[in-house]
Amino acid sequence: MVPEADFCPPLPLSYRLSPDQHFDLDPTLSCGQVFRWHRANGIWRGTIENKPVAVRQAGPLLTYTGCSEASLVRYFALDIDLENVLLTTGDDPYLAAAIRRHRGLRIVRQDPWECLVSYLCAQNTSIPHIQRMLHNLCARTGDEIRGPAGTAHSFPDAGAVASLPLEEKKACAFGYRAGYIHRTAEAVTMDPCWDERIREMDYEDARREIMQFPGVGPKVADCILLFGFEMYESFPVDVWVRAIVQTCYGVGSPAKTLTPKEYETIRRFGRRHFGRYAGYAQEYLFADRDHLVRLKRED
DNA sequence: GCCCAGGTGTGCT
DNA sequence: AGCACACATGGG
Repeated sequence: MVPEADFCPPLPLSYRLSPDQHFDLDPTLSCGQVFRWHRANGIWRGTIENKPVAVRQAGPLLTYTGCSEASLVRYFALDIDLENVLLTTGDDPYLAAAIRRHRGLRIVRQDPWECLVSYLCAQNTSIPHIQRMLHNLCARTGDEIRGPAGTAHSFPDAGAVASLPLEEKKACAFGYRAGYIHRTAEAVTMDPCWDERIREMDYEDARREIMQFPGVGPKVADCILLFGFEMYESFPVDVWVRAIVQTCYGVGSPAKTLTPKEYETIRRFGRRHFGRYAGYAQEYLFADRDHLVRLKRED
């Protein structure tokens, strides 16, 4: 994707994590919360605030290029006291194991529009497919952006997505989601300050509001509020989280399709059981899904 | 070929 | 209100 960058340019800027500032790039960028970062030769490449960025981690030392320190700290939420956040989620053996295996995972601060489109893509498919769709969209429609970290594609704004011909959308492999993406892009073009309005609302109101976009149901809404709006009480329920909650906590039925009523049951359980940072707990459980569903098979 | 994936919208009881 | 089903695409 960024071929001329493969020769490993030096990363001149550095940021040293303090001893109690737990952070690990690998689980953070590979856990499936964000879809446009890639690692090669130990260097993660992606974009922050519409600029190409490269980051590498060696223990407490982050070296990077392409953005300011303030942008780095903000994007990776290094200002959040992760230790205290995780303390509020209670002492739960399954969550504790997940935290141990994915130590340093932080929920990054995504751009709301990119997050909205990303999770429209994310319904009923796999993470590799989501990555492919978003790469295709940006390669076709995004601007080429350059900087010290090399070149990349920007994420296209709503107007650019709305005006992308249906033929080109099909070529992005959106499948049936193309219509949702098109109509949502049109709605956002008409209402460019949607994100500022959402930011003013409490979680439940924001959720109702954001579900007005076509293709945004409970799960997609919860992901957008968690990853794009820092609403950490949000507890998205996908097939994995549903299975984990069913197996580990005995909440919900093992029925085939996840009904709205059961979604509500599991979402409420998440908030009640894990507290105001339930979304953080959810993300660790999701990251640890391979291990946690193995428990189920061994029953 | 089959089943499933960070689900949602629609239509039928 | 609740349930079943279609929906594009790709990986196992």
